[in-house]
Amino acid sequence: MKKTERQNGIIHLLRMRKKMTAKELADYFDVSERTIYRDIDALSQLRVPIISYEGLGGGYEIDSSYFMPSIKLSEQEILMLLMVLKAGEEFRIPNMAADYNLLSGKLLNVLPDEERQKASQVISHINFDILRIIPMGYAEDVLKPILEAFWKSCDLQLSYYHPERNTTETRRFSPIELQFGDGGWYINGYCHLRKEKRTFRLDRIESITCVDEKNCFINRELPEPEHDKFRWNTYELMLDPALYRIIRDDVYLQNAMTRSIDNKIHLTVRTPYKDEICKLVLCHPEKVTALKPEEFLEEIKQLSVTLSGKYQNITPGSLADEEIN
DNA sequence: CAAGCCAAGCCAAGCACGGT
DNA sequence: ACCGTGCTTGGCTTGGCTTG
Repeated sequence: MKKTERQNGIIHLLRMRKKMTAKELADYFDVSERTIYRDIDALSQLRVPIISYEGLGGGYEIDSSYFMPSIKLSEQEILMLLMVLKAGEEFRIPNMAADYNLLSGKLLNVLPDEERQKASQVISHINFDILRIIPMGYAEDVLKPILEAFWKSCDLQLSYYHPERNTTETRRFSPIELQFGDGGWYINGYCHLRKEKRTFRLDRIESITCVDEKNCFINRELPEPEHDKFRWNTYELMLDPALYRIIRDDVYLQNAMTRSIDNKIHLTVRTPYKDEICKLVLCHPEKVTALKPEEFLEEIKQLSVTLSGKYQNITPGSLADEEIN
């Protein structure tokens, strides 16, 4: 038996049997007591909480709260974990690309050479397509202060780039939720500058630090701002049944209520994805009719007028020529 | 005070490994 | 095959602590 195996065995035995003397351990592992003393010494140096009792009735005990991870993974489990890691990699958690590679490497190293190659091959055949935006890149260690803020319940000070104004603003921010959506990472919370709930894209944060003060503002029940892109709204649509069968699993139609009226599907859905509903209405005018809410109908009408006005007198190629000139 | 136990130092043997 | 080196282990010893 190897030294490391014996030392692990000592930990397991002490966890199972409460107290054992050096002689009992020596007999169990068929080594001398001197070797057991050396093992105990080595484990203590590794901060394993072994308690020794001298004198009659003495022996060794291990702190009952000590936890030793002893996971043996099967091939199938390793493949599952590699798949989960690959999916996780697609989420592009900021600053963690190196950790994915390291973790995948560690998992693959559990397998013998031949199986390691096979596992790599299997994983190369699996693909996830979940990115809808490509983040510009994240500031170094952008995630660390956010997690620290959740941990300490403190605020954040961040410099945020506004692409529409091409400016950078500094704000104080009480984070509520870190969120992955639309292929990118967002942080939701209370903006002390605007005094309302705001959402910031992590890849637009240029610098971020923790404001190390206790009792910062944390309120999960903040009202949504009026202009929020992801404001929840209830939409009513009339749909062609064939189209509905294709799109009914889309995320923005989750929890939709439907009923059949005159060979059409009447759909009521509450969702924050206004853009998706808008796209659906504009892309399938012959198969989708928006019914409610009124302000949404107005937006659709206005969009239609703008579009038809813009493209009325345009022939193929003329718009490109116009833009070049 | 004796018995039982842990702690630690010293020395030697055995073994694996790399270099010649 | 031989040798040197480093690591592991066992045996012996001394000392300290606790308990009955």
